[in-house]
Amino acid sequence: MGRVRVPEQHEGKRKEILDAAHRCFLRYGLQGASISMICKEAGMSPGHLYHYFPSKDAIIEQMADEYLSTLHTYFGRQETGDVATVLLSEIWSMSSWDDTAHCRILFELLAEAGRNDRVRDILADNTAGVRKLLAQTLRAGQAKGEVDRGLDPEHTAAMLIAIVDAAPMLPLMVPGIGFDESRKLMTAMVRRFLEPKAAEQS
Amino acid sequence: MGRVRVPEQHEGKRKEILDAAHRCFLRYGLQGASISMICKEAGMSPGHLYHYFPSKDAIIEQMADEYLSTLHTYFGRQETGDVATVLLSEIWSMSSWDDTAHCRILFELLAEAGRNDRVRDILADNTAGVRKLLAQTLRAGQAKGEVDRGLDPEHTAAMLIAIVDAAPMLPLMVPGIGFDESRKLMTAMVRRFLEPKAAEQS
Amino acid sequence: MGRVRVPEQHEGKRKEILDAAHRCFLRYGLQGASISMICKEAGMSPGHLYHYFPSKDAIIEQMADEYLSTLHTYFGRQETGDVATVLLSEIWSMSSWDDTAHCRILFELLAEAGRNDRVRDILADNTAGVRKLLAQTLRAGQAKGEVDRGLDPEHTAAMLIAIVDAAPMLPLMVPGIGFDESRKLMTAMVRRFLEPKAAEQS
Amino acid sequence: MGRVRVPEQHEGKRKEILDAAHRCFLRYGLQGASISMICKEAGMSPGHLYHYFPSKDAIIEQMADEYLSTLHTYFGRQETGDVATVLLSEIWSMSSWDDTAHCRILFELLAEAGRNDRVRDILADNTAGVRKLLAQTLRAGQAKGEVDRGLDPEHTAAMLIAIVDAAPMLPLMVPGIGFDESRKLMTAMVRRFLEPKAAEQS
DNA sequence: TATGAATGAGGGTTCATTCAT
DNA sequence: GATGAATGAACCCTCATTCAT
Repeated sequence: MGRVRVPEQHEGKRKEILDAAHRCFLRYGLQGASISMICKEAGMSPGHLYHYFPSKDAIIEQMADEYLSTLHTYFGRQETGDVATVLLSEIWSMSSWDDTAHCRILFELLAEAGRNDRVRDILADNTAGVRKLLAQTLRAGQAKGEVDRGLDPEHTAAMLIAIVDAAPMLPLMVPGIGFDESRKLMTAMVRRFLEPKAAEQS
Repeated sequence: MGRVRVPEQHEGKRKEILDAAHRCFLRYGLQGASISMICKEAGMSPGHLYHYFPSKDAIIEQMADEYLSTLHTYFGRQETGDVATVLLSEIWSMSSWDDTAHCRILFELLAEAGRNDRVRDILADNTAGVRKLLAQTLRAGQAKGEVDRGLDPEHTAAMLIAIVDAAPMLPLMVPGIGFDESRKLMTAMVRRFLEPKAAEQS
Repeated sequence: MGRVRVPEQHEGKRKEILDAAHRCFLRYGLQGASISMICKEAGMSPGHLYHYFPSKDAIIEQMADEYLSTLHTYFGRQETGDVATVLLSEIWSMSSWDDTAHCRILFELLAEAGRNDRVRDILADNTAGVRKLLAQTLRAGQAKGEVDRGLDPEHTAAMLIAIVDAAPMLPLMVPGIGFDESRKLMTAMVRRFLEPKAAEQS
Repeated sequence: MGRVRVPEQHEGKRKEILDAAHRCFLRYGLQGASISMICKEAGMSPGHLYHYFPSKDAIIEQMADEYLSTLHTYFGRQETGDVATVLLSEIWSMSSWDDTAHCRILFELLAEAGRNDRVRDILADNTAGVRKLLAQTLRAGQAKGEVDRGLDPEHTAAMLIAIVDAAPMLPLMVPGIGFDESRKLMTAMVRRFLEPKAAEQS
């Protein structure tokens, strides 16, 4: 009796739209990408697109949510070794990070977050989870004497995220620098930042 | 006879427009701010505005140039003391940096730089000058033994700029954190990053 | 074998749709109410709705027909007493008339009738029946000497309908006036209008 | 220094737009007439139209205001003779009233007033002025014994306006009836309504 | 210099309607 | 009978830009 609504198909279409939107946002920016562009990219009419999303803002928000959660999920995986190594290996294992283009959208979101409360909340929510995990790891490191005990774990975790998110700036600002260079520098920086001072080690 | 072109007056008007544009871009984003908004903000008709700038892009580009050069000029002033202190005091003396809103435009520019070659060049050019100055300072610090000799001055300088530019992310991502906190953390981080390792000091 | 078409069920569905449409037209106007609104109100998919009506216009037309016939049917019931009393009691017994909102749709239809020939015909057809009944009553009243013999029954009947249909205007135009007030005034007006002049009565 | 803003020219353009809008609203209804239609009718681009009016609603509202004030202004002119004659001569002197098409828009406005508060206020405001004048005339008539003293002047005035505004219904509902017929009927009706009862005349 | 009139393409969104299932 | 996917034209409105004065 009638065509049955297939939730997976519905979600599939939503995903297609989000992917198309992501590509367009990447090329033209959040405001520069138009609905009709996204429709063309997704091979879909505007009326149909609005069957799946109520507004462009809704698309941006969900895209932001998924993008950030994917981006930051890498932090969560537990590995062994000294704390700094664990942290950094996790950080650099973010697959999309080796593609300058793919992470460029972060700046769009940061810019948007300055104006759009919903996007700011999404950013904050997504960061919060990662921050907790990082803070835990840092506390464990402090217990083992691998991380300076003078650092506030919560704030330090926030700082680390900001630093990592700042990484894609370098290739933009300095044409000559590559990803490996900036990664090595970042690694060194974080390692030195975390390690206990000589005085404490005794 | 006839009206003489007064270059200073001309430049004055351009400055007014750029200021108005800056305020609008801040509130609505580079793409969200319209020419008519800027006209209203500058108390000027569109026809008149186009007498001073050939296009909106030209306004954005010049605004970016002035904004970035102002932002980074603070690096250039020479002071005394150990290198880290000098660097950091310069960094934090950036007046606009204590206002979250004022530096939000940086993200707009970074986002734009990912798409717009002209803006990327402007970003690169502006950063280049500062990088050279910072690298000089770093080299001097290495000579005096205040800065780790294992660090490449050029790359480290780039890193420092990225780090500082990343600062405004924190309040966006972590609602609780203030400017003072993030500044203290950044300061500690940079100081530890730069200082020579215990082994080297001997 | 196979499903048998059940005409009553079919008509039931049509009625549901018309009722839902009526509610929507009331709230948003004939043009302001959309098919998707009506579908939601009727708890029905668009495809299904189009199984019962070929177009939105068809819905409007049938709704108009039913609405007007319901509205004017009240005129038809015969009662006893002097003609004016009969007429007026019938007029005011129109149940939906005591709700400003419910009769608002009449204006929509009158406006539409000015443009849409089909709707105009529906309006004319529905009025015609009532007019005949009223004219009969008026003629009977004239025979009994209760109604002025100088009045043309046909035209007077039309006039009366217009007057009654104009009633809902008052609350719209004069915020302070209520339904009871306007009803009393109308009653007095019609009574005076119909009654024979003193000279004639002798 | 620069093209001077000529207020008359500006107002002239506004008037042109309102006239074009009026014609379109007449043909297609308030909601059925689109901005692009109005633009075409006014020989103007949409961008330019929005230079003169901030929204379609603003156009509707001003059109309503001007239309109603023109329509009702005829009531205000003082003439001599018995009150009923004065009133009716004023009423029927409404020039646009002899053109069925021209007054059809009233129904659009009444329908709109049921949903749109702004339009309702405009309707109420415009009616209020006329009501006061009519009430005055009625009171004068009562003093001279030409109008029944039992009638409340305020409410009766409202009633009269409603009746007159209802006039254009007749040709819509009864195809055979012309303007002269309906006018004669209305005149007779109002005259009988107002005149003192025989008992009072003594 | 300086103004505001003027353009028309394109913005996001909704529409009545059709179709495959 | 009944669903929801799918369309594309049209909706109101804003845009960067040009032009006559």
